[in-house]
Amino acid sequence: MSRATETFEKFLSNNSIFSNKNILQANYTPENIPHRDSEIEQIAKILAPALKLNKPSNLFIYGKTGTGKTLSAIHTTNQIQQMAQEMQIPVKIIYVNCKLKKIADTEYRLIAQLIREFGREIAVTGLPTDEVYRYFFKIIDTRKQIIILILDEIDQLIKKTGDEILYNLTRINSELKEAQISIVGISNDLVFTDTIDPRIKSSLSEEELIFKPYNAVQIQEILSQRAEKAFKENVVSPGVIAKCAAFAAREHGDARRALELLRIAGELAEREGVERVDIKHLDEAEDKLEKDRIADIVSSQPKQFQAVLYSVIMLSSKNSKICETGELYNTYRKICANTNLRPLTQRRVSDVVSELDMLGIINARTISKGRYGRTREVSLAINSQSEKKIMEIIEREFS
DNA sequence: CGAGATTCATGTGAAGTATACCTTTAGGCTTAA
DNA sequence: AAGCCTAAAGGTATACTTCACATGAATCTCGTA
Repeated sequence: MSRATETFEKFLSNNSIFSNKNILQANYTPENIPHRDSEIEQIAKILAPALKLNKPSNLFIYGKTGTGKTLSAIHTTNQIQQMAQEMQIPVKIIYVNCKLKKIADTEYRLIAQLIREFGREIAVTGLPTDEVYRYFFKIIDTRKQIIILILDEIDQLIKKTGDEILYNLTRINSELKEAQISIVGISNDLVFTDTIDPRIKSSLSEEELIFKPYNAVQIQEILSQRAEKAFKENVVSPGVIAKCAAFAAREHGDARRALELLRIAGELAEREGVERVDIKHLDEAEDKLEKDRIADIVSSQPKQFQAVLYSVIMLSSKNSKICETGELYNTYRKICANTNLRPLTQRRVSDVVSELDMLGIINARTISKGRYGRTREVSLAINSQSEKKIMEIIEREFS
């Protein structure tokens, strides 16, 4: 029997250590969310008027990643949707992640995406933005209804395109005759509203909610609760959950990360063919998680971005981890020449560097070297393992 | 010696361009009465 | 004459380029102690 068939056999024989792996998946919404009772209650209170066909206040939710913001918002709105359905009240919930490249990362694309959420098609470009708004109004204003619009990671969108979008969104309601829209903005950045127009801010965040990070004990509870359902009995070694929680607590209480860590540890154990998830798997998982996260980001970037990133890697491995924009651009030109890529101008590359910085793949800070001009010091924000993975991805992309 | 001017290499804002896609409109062709 | 197709005209969004000016500390300059 070949190696491959052996693997398949094992896979098919279904002696998986998971009983339901979905429970550990990032997009899974559990029925109860521990330690977020008061937050959920508040969200529910704020959004409850929807069930009487009144427009709920706009809501802004702040908190670091993995503190259950998105989860709580989706959970609560799901319940509202369900009740509304039973009571025959027209409430529509829309969830959009504003970070997604090419989907909702500009004003036009955001509104276009909203239209698609209503099952209509709309051109990806070419229409005036006003026209897209008008079309959106037309669709939703056909009947009396409450729309709850959840804009996840809205800070990313605002940082990139300015706060005009928010202004337009807030004035939507005055243009609607039948329908009403409430906006639930979710932001990882606690201070980003400092940069937006105060008038817009006040109308947008009629209500505010801050999610505090989980502490180690809470994360541990969350983990064991989910692990119990996700894994078969006696699969997870004692101590694994505790260590997993400790990892996460170290990272400002990021529960999503902890869950993912546990899932990957499980997958690794399973792939290895062992019956138990051990600490060892957890350590490997931490590695893999970081690698996967970055691999995801990198492979979703356009070629030009990858080429710039590749230059950064090449330079930082040669020099002492830090490179300057001048030599970075030269290296980039060389790579373009070698790969038949049309080189962008330095101006554009400068922006690309900024965007990669925003993505957290590289660090770039502008410094002045006095007499010798000014530049940006660019360094990789990732470990050498991920670095190799990135190289692989990019090299594959260019072959 | 120290205050101010100079300088460098690049950051950064604004405006312009290319591309891809949109709607509208006018003209030409077909068709049915 | 009405209907339909096509192509041109005129519009927008987005990614990128071009142009021009801004930045900011090391270095230079020059007056002064």
